[in-house]
Amino acid sequence: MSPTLSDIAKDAHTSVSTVSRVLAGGNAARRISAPTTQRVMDAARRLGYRPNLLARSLRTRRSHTVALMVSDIANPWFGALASLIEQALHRQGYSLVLCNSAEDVVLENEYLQLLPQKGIDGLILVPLLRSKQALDEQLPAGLPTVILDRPLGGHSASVSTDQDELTTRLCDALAKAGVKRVAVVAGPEHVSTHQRRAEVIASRFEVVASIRGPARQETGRAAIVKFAGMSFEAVVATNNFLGIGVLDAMISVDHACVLGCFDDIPLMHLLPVPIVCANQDVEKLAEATVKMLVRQLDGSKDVIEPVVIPSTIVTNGAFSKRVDPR
Amino acid sequence: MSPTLSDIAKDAHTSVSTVSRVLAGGNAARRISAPTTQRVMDAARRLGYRPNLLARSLRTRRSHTVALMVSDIANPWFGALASLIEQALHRQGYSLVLCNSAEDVVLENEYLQLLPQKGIDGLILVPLLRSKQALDEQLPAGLPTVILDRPLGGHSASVSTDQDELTTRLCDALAKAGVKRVAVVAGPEHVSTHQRRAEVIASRFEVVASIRGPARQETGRAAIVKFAGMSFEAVVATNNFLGIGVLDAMISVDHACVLGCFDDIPLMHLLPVPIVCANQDVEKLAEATVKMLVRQLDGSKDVIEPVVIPSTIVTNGAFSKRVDPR
DNA sequence: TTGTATGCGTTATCAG
DNA sequence: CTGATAACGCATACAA
Repeated sequence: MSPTLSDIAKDAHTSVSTVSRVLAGGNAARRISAPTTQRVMDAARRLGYRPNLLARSLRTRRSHTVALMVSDIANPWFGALASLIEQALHRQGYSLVLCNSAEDVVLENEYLQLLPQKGIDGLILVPLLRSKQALDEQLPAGLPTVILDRPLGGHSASVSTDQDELTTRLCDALAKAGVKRVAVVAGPEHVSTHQRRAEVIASRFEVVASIRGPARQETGRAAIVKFAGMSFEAVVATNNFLGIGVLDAMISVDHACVLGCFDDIPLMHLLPVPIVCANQDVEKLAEATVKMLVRQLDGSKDVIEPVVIPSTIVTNGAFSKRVDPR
Repeated sequence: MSPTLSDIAKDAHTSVSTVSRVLAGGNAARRISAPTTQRVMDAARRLGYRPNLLARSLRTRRSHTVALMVSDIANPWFGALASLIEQALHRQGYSLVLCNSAEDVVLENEYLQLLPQKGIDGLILVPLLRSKQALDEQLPAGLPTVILDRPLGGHSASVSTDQDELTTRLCDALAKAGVKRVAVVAGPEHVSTHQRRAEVIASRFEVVASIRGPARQETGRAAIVKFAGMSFEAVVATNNFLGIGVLDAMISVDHACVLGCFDDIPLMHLLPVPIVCANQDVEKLAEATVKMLVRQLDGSKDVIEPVVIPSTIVTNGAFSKRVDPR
């Protein structure tokens, strides 16, 4: 059994309140005499005291903990994002608990209920659900929350990339490579980013084939099977996992076909397939998110404006050669 | 303010304990009359009651929460592992909080202290620290703990791959490809897996160059710069991130040089570089880990034996051609 | 079948 | 400067 304030009080021949004050440090601690302070500190160290944070949070209603729920932690992009957010929060004195909705709406709901009950001070959410109402239903009113990557209409505390601009720039690059007809590999339509990207693409090119499925590699691989024999200049995938799946299955496929993709394909420049990738800026997203959350945690009441982070277009050697064969 | 048992009691004209019993469900709930049960349920629903899990855990000393601390969540391999573990735990009725030590010993220590204070029932740890003593110093005695991936001498609750066998098989494959001299890119020596892998490699080949650094892509890239102009048949990296870094910098380098690596290089078979990869079995690791932890959580007192998971060797087309040029 | 009383480990209020 | 004492929200032994 871990020692408590009361154990220390007994050992140091004083009261629980005094012990609490000493260990709290700060103003309260300064009003305690040097000898008692000494005895308390000694006892605490000797007994190996560790405060019970459950009890403390129950009393103070603060946990100095924020939760980050991502839609798929197996996706390296979210891994990188989580890592950056964790570091930024740590600098601000908060610790992070990470949750994974695993692209599962039921699980997301479950955690959305559970997390506040466990006493978090704030929440960063990459949501699956699509409306502010659905969110408000699950979350206690007043919980500082930042929506990341997939803004929800009406919720102003959000940090994201402009999907239209992002996708438009991707399309521009594809057009420059002579692409007219595309095959689209899209993630679930209830995810706004996938949906919007697919829409913009459809508005720019002739979509001769398409598939929808979970944002996992399998879907990308299935796409290539389904598209076999059809004719198009590019495959466009609405995220990196889908794109990797496409590439993974592409081994026996026309290598002159371009891949359009989002969010970082590893080792892209070594691949023989022409690739153009529209990358969101993970560092900036993480930084802005934490900044926005901490401001709320610090009790600022000024209105919060959505933050939009600029993006980058990256291509590999095979793509450049395709655009300008020299 | 979220409603409490007392609010419901008032609303349903009964006592807090009765409400508690009704809401608890199970045996206690069955001994309450139908009408009161009804009134309580109604009130609870109407007020939107959500139990305060902090208070409950404080009282019951159980949180139904386990923590997983990985050494680097930005590494997709750990992302996959985390995702699988989360799913398995969820099936068992536990929720997961994920922590990231980010290859930082100080941060690891901090979290190791913090987590138990927050009331977790169990811990799964991919440790940075190297000894059972160091671990026992941080953790309260009796906390169910499973060490994952990097066994600690003396701690029997561990799940891992046999690093010697894993590395030996990698070396066998390299030898078959005619490799004699290698350059080694190794992660920190205080991480047992990196260290052991490097040792085994050194015992099998002539190491003509080597570099050590954090297990990040930068280190792999730096290696290629450092090794420029030297002569060897293979570069061996002690994990996937290092390997990816090596590949990333390899663009202008001799493509006949083989890469030996661990834990999954994405899109390996599309790459023009000959690659052999020794893969640990993530699914089995996750499954065995959760099984071992849950057994402890259920209070089983029988002795725990370390679990060792078999591994797989994977090569790409470029490698096969190198072994047997036809 | 139900209510009362107590305690989980802290912090905060109020005396002294 | 310090010590009782009362919460925080919940679960449970003990009565009734």
